[in-house]
Amino acid sequence: MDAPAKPRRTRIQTEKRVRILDAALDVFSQHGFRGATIDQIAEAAGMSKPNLLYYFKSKEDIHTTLIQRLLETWLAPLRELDDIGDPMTELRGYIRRKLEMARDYPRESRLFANEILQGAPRIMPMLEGELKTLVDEKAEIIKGWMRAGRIAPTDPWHLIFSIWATTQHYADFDVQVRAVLGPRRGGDGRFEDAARFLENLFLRGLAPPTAQ
Amino acid sequence: MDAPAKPRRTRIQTEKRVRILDAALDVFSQHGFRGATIDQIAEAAGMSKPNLLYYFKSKEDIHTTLIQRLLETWLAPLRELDDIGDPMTELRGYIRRKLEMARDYPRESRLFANEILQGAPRIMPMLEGELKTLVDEKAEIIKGWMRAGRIAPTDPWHLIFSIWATTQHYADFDVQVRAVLGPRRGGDGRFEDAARFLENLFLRGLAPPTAQ
Amino acid sequence: MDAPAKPRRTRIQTEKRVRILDAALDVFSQHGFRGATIDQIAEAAGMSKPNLLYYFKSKEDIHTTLIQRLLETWLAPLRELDDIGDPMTELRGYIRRKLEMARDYPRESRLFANEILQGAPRIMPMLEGELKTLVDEKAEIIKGWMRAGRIAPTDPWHLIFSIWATTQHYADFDVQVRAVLGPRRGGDGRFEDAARFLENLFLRGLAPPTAQ
Amino acid sequence: MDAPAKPRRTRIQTEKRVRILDAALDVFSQHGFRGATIDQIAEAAGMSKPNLLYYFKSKEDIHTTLIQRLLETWLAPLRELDDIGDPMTELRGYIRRKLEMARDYPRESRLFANEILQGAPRIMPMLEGELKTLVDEKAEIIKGWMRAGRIAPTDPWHLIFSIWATTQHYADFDVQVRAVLGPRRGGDGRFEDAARFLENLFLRGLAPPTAQ
DNA sequence: CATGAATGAGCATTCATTCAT
DNA sequence: TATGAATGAATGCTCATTCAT
Repeated sequence: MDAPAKPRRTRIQTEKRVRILDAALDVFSQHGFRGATIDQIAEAAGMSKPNLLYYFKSKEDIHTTLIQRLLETWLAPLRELDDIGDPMTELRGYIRRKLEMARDYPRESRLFANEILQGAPRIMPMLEGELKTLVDEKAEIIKGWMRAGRIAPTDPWHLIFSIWATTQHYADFDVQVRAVLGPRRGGDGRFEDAARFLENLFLRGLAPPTAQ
Repeated sequence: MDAPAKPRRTRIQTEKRVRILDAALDVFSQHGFRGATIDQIAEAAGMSKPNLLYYFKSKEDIHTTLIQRLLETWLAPLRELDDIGDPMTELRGYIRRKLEMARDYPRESRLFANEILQGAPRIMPMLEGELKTLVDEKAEIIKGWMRAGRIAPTDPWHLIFSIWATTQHYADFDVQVRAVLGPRRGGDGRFEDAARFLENLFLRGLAPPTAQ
Repeated sequence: MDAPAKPRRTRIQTEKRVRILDAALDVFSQHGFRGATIDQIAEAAGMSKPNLLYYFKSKEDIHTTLIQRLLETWLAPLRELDDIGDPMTELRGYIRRKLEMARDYPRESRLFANEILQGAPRIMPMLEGELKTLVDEKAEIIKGWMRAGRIAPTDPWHLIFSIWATTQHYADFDVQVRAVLGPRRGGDGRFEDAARFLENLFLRGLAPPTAQ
Repeated sequence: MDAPAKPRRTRIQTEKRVRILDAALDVFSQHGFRGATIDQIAEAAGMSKPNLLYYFKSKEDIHTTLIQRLLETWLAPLRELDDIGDPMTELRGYIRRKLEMARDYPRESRLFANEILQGAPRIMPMLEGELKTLVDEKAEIIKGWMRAGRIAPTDPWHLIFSIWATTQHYADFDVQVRAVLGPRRGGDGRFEDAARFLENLFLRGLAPPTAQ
């Protein structure tokens, strides 16, 4: 299996490609693939449309590149989840890292959400391959913790889903979150509030501390 | 307050409108507003494009109608959350109802997610108005429970977000969920697994049951 | 040459046809043939589109009927121009009648103007036939007056054009006339002002009354 | 008062825009705004529809540009009417210039007529503003001549209307004029005949030269 | 590399007309 | 007669992509 020849690129080429990808991330994450136009991306990247298409041969190409780069970043936090150390600390760390990503890379999160919502036409293989493998692996680790009685026994796959869901929610549904919280609560502090809440939730749940 | 004159409709009109809305729900929830074409919707509804436009005067009109209908259904589960009865039972009931909606109305969930992802251009007023009011109201109820020590003290708004996020995830990210779970775990049983997991999570969290 | 069999019509049919023609006159005279829609006409006539098309088999048909009816009225004033009586009285009468038509039937005037502007695609034969014959005939009468020294010698055809132009202007260019005259001068009195002016113009022209 | 930034244009752009405007003048003046199609214009300009829309962003845009250019030319003859010199010479000059415009720019005249006939939706402000001001100003000059006894006293506004009407008639109603005059009289000489007639009319009217 | 110009395919919407009842 | 329903053929406009320089 020979990988496609990695194209040599000058520094200028690389810089321009980065500018385009950044602009495209803006546009795709806000309007979806079909809703985005090359004109918008070119405009946002400060170059002409044909020039943009000199660096990426099609709209599809930009999108694919974007998603591929995203995926590496996307899985990093989970990869770091480790068997070494205290389980609750590990999980808390994972939740925190995911929430920081929602805060710092909301466009990436929305791009990903868009892709999945539309049936993941472009990344299905990766979901069934790389992602599943990674999750299965980490689920085993978690299962180990459960068997050892170090965390409560429950379904590790759904645990991972719930971490994804609760953290990405702050990126993907950001407008709703801010609308509901209102101007006061919905300011920059919302991520800290969320962090505190999620730590509580995943640690103790809602049952009242039993008397005694 | 005079509502807009309710248009009289023949039986055929009502039936066809229903067929169109159903088809449009398919298409919009999968491709988003911009990605959907009237041709696709007409095709899915089994009629010609101009005929479809005889029933709805524009693509926008279909979408608006769809979203408006959705919103009523969408808020129903939260409205049912009640001060009467045991707090944990109430919350469990709410989570269950939301999860059932994710299972039974995934298209509606995705339509909603699409709208929010794109910045909620068409429903922002509703988010800041009706939805915020409703959530604030329910948050007060939950706060009451916390003050009374009937559930653990935490942020009620973020609690509601976490319920939304974890349940809707099974509709919006369905392809990913099934890809990761694989054919065996990802079958119809996944919703029951999720229900069991979420009940545990929200009740007790992950901390191991303290020895005696 | 057998004329097309004249269709027998009930009174109701006739009334409806009249209603339609009246509505169509409104719409065609304002928007032109292409700019007018059957929907607008049906709406203005207070009936459904298919019902309207029961009485006239096409948009073209309505328009043709309208123009044909118009033509009879249109030529009537000129037909009345007569060899009997004083020439200046005759011409003054003709100008007055034409100006009254511009005042009382502006829609008809505009319909006609629209048709001519677009190259008279539907009435060219009538222009080259009936109209030319009539004008030639009246021009002979006027020429007679000139030969007899009863009015100044000039070109009778262009004389007729100038009467058409100056009078129809008050219907066809009405918005411009009113805009330029302003609210005060542009009120209902504008037709009397026009009548007085035209009488002067055609009688005496602008040369100052010679001293003596 | 900052004018909208004047767009820099390449030579090709300028040339093509001119070609388009010329084609559009043909089409709009014959069919009116609604009756004209972009396809017709593109065809007449010898280019594809999207290419045409590369130069003008909409049908409306072409029409607006056309009308704006027209207006300057349109008012020029009246602006030249001057207080200096002999009144009758001035007026004769104005009539001649207007008639030359009808002969040399009939499409412009028809475009204008079309616009007015449809209620001047796009140039009403100009009619009530610039045009009214100009006409009022010239009417004052004419009034001065009347007060000085240099031309017969009459209504100067309606005088201007009658000049417009009689001269533009030879452009707007050209097909009718030619149909009525027939092939012989309706040839190129018709404008000279018209000029001679109008000079007579505006100078002396129709009353026979009084004996003695 | 960069960009002005060009285009085929597509898309939302309109409209005259026909069909069925 | 009357009308709700249906449609083929436009029509204005957009957009990804290509061409030429």
